[in-house]
Amino acid sequence: MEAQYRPADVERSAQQAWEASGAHRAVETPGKPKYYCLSMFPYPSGKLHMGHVRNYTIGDVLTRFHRMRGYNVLQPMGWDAFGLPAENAAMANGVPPAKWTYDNIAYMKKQLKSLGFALDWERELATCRPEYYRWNQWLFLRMLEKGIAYRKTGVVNWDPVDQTVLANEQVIDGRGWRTGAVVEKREIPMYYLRITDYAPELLTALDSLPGWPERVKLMQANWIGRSEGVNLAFPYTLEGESKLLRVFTTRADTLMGVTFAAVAAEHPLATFAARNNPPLAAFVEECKQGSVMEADMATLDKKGMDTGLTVTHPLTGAEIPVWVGNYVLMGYGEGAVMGVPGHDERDFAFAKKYGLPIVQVTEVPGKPFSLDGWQEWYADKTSCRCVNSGKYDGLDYQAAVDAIAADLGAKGYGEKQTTWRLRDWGISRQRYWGTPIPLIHCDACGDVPVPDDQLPVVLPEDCVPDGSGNPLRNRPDFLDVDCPKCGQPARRETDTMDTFVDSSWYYLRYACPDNAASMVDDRVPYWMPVDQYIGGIEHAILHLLYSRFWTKVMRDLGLITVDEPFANLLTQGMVLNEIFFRKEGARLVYFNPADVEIRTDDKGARIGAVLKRDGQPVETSGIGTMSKSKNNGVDPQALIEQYGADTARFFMMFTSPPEQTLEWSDSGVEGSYRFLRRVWVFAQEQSATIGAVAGTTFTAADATLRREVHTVLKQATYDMERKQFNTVASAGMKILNALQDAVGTASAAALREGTGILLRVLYPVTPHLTHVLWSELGFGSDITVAPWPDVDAAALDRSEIELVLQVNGKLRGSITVAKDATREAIEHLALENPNVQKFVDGQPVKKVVVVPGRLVNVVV
RNA sequence: GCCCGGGUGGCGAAAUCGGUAGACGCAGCGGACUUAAAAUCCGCCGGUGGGAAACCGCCAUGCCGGUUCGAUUCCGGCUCCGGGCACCA
Repeated sequence: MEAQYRPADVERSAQQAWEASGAHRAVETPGKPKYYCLSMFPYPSGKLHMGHVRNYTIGDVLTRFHRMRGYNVLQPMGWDAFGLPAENAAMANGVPPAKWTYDNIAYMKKQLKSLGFALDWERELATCRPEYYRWNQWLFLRMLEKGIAYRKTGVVNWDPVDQTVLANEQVIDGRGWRTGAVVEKREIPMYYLRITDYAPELLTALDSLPGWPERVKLMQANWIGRSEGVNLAFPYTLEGESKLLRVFTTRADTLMGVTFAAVAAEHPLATFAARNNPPLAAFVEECKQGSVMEADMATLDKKGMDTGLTVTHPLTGAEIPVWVGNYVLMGYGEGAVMGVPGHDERDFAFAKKYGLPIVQVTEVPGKPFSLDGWQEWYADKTSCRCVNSGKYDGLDYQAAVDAIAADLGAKGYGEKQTTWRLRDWGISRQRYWGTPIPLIHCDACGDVPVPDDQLPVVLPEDCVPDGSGNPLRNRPDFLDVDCPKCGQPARRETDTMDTFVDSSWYYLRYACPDNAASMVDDRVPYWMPVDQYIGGIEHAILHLLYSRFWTKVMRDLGLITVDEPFANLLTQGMVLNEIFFRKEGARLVYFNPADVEIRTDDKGARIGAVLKRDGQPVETSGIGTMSKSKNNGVDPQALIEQYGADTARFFMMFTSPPEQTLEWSDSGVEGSYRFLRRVWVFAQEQSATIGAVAGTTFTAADATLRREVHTVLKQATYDMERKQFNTVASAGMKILNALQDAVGTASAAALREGTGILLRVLYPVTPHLTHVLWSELGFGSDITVAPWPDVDAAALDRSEIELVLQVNGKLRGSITVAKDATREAIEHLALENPNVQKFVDGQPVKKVVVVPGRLVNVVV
């Protein structure tokens, strides 16, 4: 036995034992309850960051806890290996994305192993392998056959200098990241998946997910965005032809207040009007500049220009001017909106800016309407009544919508409609490092799907992107192919798939990663659904929604039977660290917190911070997510090397509950290390006493220790079940404190019992340390198969309890009573209490509230 | 701009159903051990007023208001911070 705690030795020994016994292999065992514990797979960016350590420690704690509880647990790991950073690295270093990616995977796998996660590495997968992505291609072709995948144009960010499509991330303040050129919107052909067909189910099925956080379900519901309204038409005549300008509105009750219509810059009406109107043509061009990001669109200055054209109001017959608005998007509905400046905040501002009429058509009693400024209630639809609306005057929101929809319907100018905010999923990317879209372009036959027997379409792994577009375009060996239909020379599609495709079904493939003949097999129904999914809150919408959609498509294709992929979801908070900087001229220079020393006053309150190197002050701009740009990252590798994996894991679990953000603290890490060392030293010092004891005969002197240990165990069990691991970690500290206090008074049997509980409570968090101590103290040969300890209810029993005394809700003392004392006896004791009497001060007692087991409140 | 979440001591946090606010830890202060340092151990540790002390009072969970015998917890409004916004993953 080592007297000193040496994490490196302990962890090597434990990991070798697990490796040798195959402790983490998951084998389908019908009849045994299964638990599929999945953490979001990492993007192989180079090395693990603290967010990974946190994510995978949470998963590992759940995995090991459920094994203790008798579940057959699967915890797999893989690599979300396609993506933009590999291309950026290629541009920077000239290394092919494939090599960069595979090197990163090898390094990060080593790191994951050093953290001791109970992963079944035999199921490892990487999405950049043809064995994996061939099934992306295969399923895409099935979707194409079913009409779920289809082709249409989409808008992308276009860098006019580099002549390439930019990702949103590559657009900074409306300009290309490398060229600085103003980005343009450009329409190109793309492939889309009809996720909108699944919108109703994606929305209603949220109710079947009690294990998901409410806030995530709420975000998804808002994202899907069901809204009921009226699709209505403004008729107009263009070059002698009768046409309809269609708009959707949720406020048909305000139709009588329409004073203009606005169309997107790309709308045919705008194009027509701009033909002989150079200023308008210039404005339309201006609208096409800037990024396609919604946040940019929503915050940009609302601008418009009159087209000079008019449409006819469908009910009043009035002429309504048509404007081009930079805030109207062609992709939503039909690219046109009706303007009701009296009751829509955006329209109000637009009308004020351009001098358009503003008409009040609803009112809320007692609230004056004024054109001076926007008031929240103008848009109210809960207590409003129509005014200035002719026959609709006096109707409330719903009655007005019904009546107006009916009148529009009678004229053929509209009907009620349910619409969704959700848009179809565009999966085409004009990039190299992704799954090739399995299509062939033939001059004679058009877009021809690659036949199944020619899958996978293998991505060449030796390309090096240079920023000038997709390098596949310069690869004749990839491009040139015979048309599968007519046999004539044709061209392969060079677009690849969105990497969200890869991550939309990887959790299914872990069940059968070795199956070369089919995408899924009968091992999938054994493991699915995922019982616990763990990942960053930043994935609350897109990845999770796409995965749900993909699952439903595969179900409808008869490939799987589950409706939802993830039964329970835990969204972990981000890992933050302080940001230190100095202004050097115009730019900010950031310093890593490890190089900064905090100055405090004699109460420990911070008074400043200096750079260790030169002793000069640095400024802080608060805390933020660990990032390269802010130089506030902490490398997990250094942490593991200095303190060991168990300390890293313990610190991560102890410092914050899983769903909250976690703030880095060097001294917090040292505190965690100190605690684990105390556990080790305690076990060594006591091993002679408790290592050999058999039996569970306790003495009267053991009652205090046993009550404390079992009370804490009960709480820790509850906390483990609700995944509040920070208090599980502190439970370990409390048990150790109790054990140390009891040395000398409690019997060896009680100390042994408490130590066994301590090791098993800590095991899911710090498996290495507890694995070694468990066998050294003779509890058993292998803690990985030990059960979670049971609470001994008898140890919790008390004959007397303490009740808090309050007068008017303020704490005024306490009394000790027998645990089965009657209400009358308690009231009597409380009223007799001198301190209570002092504060009652002779006033008449109005009532006495007795909360059993807790308190007595005397109200005067 | 829109959607979602959060704010409790010097710091990370705890408080399970509305019932003793601050468990556990970090930092700090005081002490023991030591030639010394490190490590370890013991004690104190929200603010404020009174008191020599024991102790007693008042204030305090971002801000303002409400419900309640009683609010960190429930409701309304505000404010600041964080996440997402469809081509970062």
